[in-house]
Amino acid sequence: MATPLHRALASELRDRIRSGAIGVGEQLPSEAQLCRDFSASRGPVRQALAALRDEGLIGGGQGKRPVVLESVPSQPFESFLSFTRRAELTGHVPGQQLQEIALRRPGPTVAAALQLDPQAYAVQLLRLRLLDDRPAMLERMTYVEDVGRPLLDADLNAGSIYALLSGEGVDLYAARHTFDAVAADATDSALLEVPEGTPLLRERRLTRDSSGRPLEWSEDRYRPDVATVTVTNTRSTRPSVSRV
Amino acid sequence: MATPLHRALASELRDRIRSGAIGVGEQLPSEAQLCRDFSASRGPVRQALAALRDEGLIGGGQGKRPVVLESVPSQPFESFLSFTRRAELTGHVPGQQLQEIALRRPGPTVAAALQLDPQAYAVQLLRLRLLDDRPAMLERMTYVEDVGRPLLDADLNAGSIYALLSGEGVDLYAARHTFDAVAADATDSALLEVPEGTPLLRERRLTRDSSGRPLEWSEDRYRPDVATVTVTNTRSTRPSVSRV
DNA sequence: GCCGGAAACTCATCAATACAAGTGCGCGCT
DNA sequence: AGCGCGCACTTGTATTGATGAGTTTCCGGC
Repeated sequence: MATPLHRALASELRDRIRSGAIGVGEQLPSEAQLCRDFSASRGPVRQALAALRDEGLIGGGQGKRPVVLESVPSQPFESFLSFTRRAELTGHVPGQQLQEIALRRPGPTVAAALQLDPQAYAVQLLRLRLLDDRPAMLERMTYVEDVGRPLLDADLNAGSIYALLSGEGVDLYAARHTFDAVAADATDSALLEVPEGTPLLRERRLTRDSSGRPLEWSEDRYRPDVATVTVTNTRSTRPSVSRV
Repeated sequence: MATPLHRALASELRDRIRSGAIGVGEQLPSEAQLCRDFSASRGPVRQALAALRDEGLIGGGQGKRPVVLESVPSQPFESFLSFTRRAELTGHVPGQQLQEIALRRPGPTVAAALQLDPQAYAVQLLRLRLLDDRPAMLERMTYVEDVGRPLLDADLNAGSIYALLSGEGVDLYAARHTFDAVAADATDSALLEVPEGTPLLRERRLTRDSSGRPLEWSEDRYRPDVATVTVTNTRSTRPSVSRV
C-alpha cells in the first residue's frame, strides 16, 4: 500500500476545504456519507477527520456534523524546524528562491548570538520562501562556518536545508524561537510584494546541537496573510478524573 | 459509560510512567499484552497510546514497541497560560487594567472557534496588561458561559484569571497558539499608546479541557518593543511557551 | 399556531478479525 | 566464528458489526 487510505482521505478533504469547495462554516458530509463516497470503512474516515481536527481545520462534536473552521495554513509542531516539511504536511507546495549566499564575517549582534569571535567567518544566506508560488516568508540565516560549508556547494533551490544538514550528520537539537512584529522595510517590500510598512511576523531563531553549541541564527519574516506559525502544548501533569 | 475506556487507559499508563513504574528508555508492554492486561480490544489501547504519543511521553514506530521518552522537567503548565506568572519569573512587575467585561453573544468567528451555538452567550473581557507600568499587551478573551461565569463576580484587577479558574476546578489542559502580525487599530492605538498602523504581534489562542472541549478563545496583541513571545523546543521534548 | 415528544440522523466508543509491513533475534549454513 | 536468511513478534492499516449518546427534524396533539 503506497499511501495509507486515511492519509489520502485527509489530503482529499484538505484540498476540498482549501479550494473552497467546502466553505468556512459549512458542514462536511457525514461519516457515513464519506464512507460511501470513498468506498471506505469508518476507521480510515474517522482517522482522517481526527487529523484535520488536530490541525484545527474542522470542529464539531458528538451528534453534530464536522464544520469547517477558519483556514489559514498552519504548522503542526513536529515539523517546527523545516518550512518544507510543514508545507508538505499541510498540502501546500513549498518553493524557494535563493537571493544570496555568502561566506563573510557576520554583524556583531549575530556573532554574539552564535558565540563567535568577531573575526570569525560564517555562512549567511537570504532566501525567499514560497507557498503555492506566492511569496510567504523571507529568511536570513547564518550558520557557523563548519556547519554551513556544505551549503556553499548545494543546490539550495531544490530541497530543504534541514534535510540536507541532517544528511551531513549535523545534529540540530534544540531551538529557541522569539516572535514579534516589525514593519516591512524596502527589501521586505520588494521580495514579499507588500507595501513598505506592512506588519510582518518576525521569528528569530537560535538553534543548538545537543551539547548546547549554537549552530544557526535565523531571522524570518512572514507575510501574515499567507503563513502563520502555530504552537500546540499540553499540560503534562493531569488529574486522573474529569468533572466535565 | 462515565469515562471512556481509552481515556482511562491513557490515564493509567501516564501514571505508570510518571510514577517511574516504567522508567525512561524502557519499553511499554506490547499492544496485545495491554489488551490482555486491561481486557480491552486494540481500538481503545491504540487510542490511549496515540494520546500519550501526542503528549510526547512515548515514542516508537512500526514493528518497535513504544518506549518512554526522556521526561520533560520543563516549566509548570501555568507559565504558558499566565502572563502574571511569567512576568514574575522574569523579574518584571505585572499589572492590569480591566477595560470591560460582558456577557454577550460572541461574533460568528469566535462562536465557531469555541464550537458554540450562534445564539449562545459567552463571557468576554478586554484587559490591558502592563509590564513595569508600561502598556504591553491587550487581550480580548472569550470564555464559554459556564466557565466564565465566576469571572463576573471576581476582582479581575487583583489576580490571575488562570489561578482563579483553577480554583474553581476548571481543567485547562491544552492550548493552541497561532501567531501573526497586524496593524494597530484605533482601540489598540489608544490603549497601547502607539500610533495607529504600528505593527503588533498577535497571538490567537484556543484552550481546551482534557476532553477536547473548547473553553477559551483569546486574541492578544503585544507591543513588540515591550513584550515578545518565546518558544523553546528540543527534538525529544514538547515545546514550552513563555512571554515577556 | 405552538409545544412536546418520538424518530431519524450523527458522532463516540468498543469488539473481533484480517492482512501488510517493519524489527529483531536465533538458527543454520558456510 | 561469522554471516545471512527466515521466522516470530510487533505495530500499522482496514473491515465489519454493534451499542451508546447527543442533535436535529418533523409530526401530531393541543
